Amino acid sequence: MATIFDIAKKAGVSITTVSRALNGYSDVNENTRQMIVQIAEDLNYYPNAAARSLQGKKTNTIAFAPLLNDHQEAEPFFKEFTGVLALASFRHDLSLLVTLVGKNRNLEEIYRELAGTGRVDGIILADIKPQDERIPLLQSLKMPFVAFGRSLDYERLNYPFVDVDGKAGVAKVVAYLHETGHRRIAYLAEPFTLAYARDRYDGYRQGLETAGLTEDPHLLGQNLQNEESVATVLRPMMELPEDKRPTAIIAGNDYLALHVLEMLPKFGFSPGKGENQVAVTGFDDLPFASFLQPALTTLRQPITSTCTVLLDLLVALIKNQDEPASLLTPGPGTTLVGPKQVLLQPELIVRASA
Amino acid sequence: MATIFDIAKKAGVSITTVSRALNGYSDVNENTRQMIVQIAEDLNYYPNAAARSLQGKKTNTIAFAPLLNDHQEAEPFFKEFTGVLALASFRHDLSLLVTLVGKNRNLEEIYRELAGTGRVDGIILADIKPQDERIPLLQSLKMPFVAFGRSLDYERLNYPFVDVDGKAGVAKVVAYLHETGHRRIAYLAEPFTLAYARDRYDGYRQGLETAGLTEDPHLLGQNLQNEESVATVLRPMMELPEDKRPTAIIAGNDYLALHVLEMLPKFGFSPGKGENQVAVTGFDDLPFASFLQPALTTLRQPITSTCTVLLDLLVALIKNQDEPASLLTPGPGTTLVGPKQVLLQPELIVRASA
DNA sequence: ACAGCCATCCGAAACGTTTTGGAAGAACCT
DNA sequence: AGGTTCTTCCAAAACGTTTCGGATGGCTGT
Repeated sequence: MATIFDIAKKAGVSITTVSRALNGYSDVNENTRQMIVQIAEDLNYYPNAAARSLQGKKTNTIAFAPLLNDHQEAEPFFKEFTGVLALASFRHDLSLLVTLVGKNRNLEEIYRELAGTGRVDGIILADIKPQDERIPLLQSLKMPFVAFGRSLDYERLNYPFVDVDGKAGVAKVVAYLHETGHRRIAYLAEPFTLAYARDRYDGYRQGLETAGLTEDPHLLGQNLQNEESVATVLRPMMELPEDKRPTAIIAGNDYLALHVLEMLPKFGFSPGKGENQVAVTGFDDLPFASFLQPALTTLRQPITSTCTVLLDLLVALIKNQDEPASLLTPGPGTTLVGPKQVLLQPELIVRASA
Repeated sequence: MATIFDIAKKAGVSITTVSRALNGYSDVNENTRQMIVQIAEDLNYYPNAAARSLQGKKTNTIAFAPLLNDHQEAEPFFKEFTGVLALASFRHDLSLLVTLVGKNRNLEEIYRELAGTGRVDGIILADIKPQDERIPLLQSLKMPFVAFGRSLDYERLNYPFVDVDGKAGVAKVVAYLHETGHRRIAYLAEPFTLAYARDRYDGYRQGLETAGLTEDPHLLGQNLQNEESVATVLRPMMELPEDKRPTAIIAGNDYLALHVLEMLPKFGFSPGKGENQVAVTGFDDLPFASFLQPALTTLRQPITSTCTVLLDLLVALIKNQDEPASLLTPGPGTTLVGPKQVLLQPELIVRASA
């Protein structure tokens, strides 16, 4: 690999001049610059990233560090999100370092390392927990970061985040179901170790309250992660006497909803919005949602705008800028909760399942 | 951030000793080592990655650099693949640098930079073209890489790759359709600028030949990428007189198949394997495939094993090892085309659509 | 008492950049 | 002529590691 010395030698100047020429400083003669640029091109020179970042320069790389679940697996939503995030990073001319975080090492250690080794300019956190130790950690390390999701103490800690308003979303779903005549609405919740799971559940409770319905503990499934857990929760629910049995089931995400759709027939029910059918809804609107049978009514996560805003925030933070462009004029469905705290509204997509 | 100097000062030893202690060299006293390790822990020390890689050490990072399509978008398959690859990298304790490659910069330049800046130990190539300039380029740069897919001249260039045998796969589909009575089988091909598109098409032709059928140019759709292009190709095909019209359509991938399923009714046909229905098949078996209506018959890409083998190959290459573990005993459906060239068989998943 | 060996440690160089703080010379002014 | 101001360049330091080639001192065996 060609180094800056090779160029300097060939050009007959010092490495200082080469560096300054290539980095667009004004104290180098235009002819000299052109010669140097030409030589650099001929030699296929690219500045060594390590040497450069050792000098305190930016790495033009950001990390995306989502948590793996208990089974050391990535959530299906993660794939979708990562893909879009990669594209958004590409548009910002940034590389994306995907570092999955599993149970193999201490959580704190991983983030300390990510911040301490200087491989990235900033970090995108995901899978925020209600009390997330990573947030004060990164704050104390002075490492630029943006969270996708928010912890309970987001006002006090005052860190930048983008979140999708699960509470308002699910409340909207409850209202919709109530309007369409449902009175016994069940909720299938993800593990409350994740902030968004609580948030969505809060929306369920708020929706019930607004609709004048009371919460029935029999209609709540908790800590749901996979097909198996849905099965254990769904059976007793559907075996309730007719006047206690849910007529609608809100699932915390599309995958849980999928399992419900597949399982309902086993318990003698069919999913859908007709008479004697059980309404089912999801959350995310993953690509398969519209193809399910019946097509899934769900809340669409605005993944693209989420990623755009996340990156705008992070880039501004890295550059020490005040306000990222995308926040100067917040679009529809965008609320600024705090100075750099953004809440996006999910969109209710009504299909055949509810 | 704590540096090696801070530790040396606190421990009262030289930085050499700290470095050697932390890196497990034997020429440091056990007591000294323990003290140093303790101090490093107290100070939350992590060796600076830039300084380390400047010294010629590994970065423990590999790049995944897939191409964007003409519209600067990522293929849907990419998201699925990236997710699995990230997980596989995690298992190897590697970080994954996702660098999308679009039309914004010279292709060669991007790869030269990736190799020249020393940010990664190896590269995983995807979207291999029939003659792919990136392969000789990386070879000449002596940068370890593995390709997902293979170019036409893979024997001559003799580079390591993992590919899914699209030819054998599609041929299998043709055979299956022939067995179930189909005689006029159409094929919808992706742009031949991608190696796998040709490969799959070759499988179609081979399948026809084996079945004793002749290829009909009216039953071939070329250069298909999106819904629109499928529409323009499908109409004339379905408007052929009954004795020329295809009774089965093989799509080059699941998304093309999805469009066909959605469009067939517009032309007065229904997809499926019944009488008077048009059979439709895909390729990939993306998560939505089984939920389509009718469920899609398709060839399942073994994404997980592909990623496993890709990484095993790459890691072995980086470490200069001879044979990666996963190749010592090739599993079923795994063929060694060359020393480090692996061909995996896709699995025919028969569902309702064909 | 001396050579040889082992265990333990360290100074200094090297990796490839960027940046600081000037220096040399030309040009301009008075 | 002498001073000031540009323009153009550069030497050297700094970034934080790893590694090479010893150095030191204690122990062993004769």
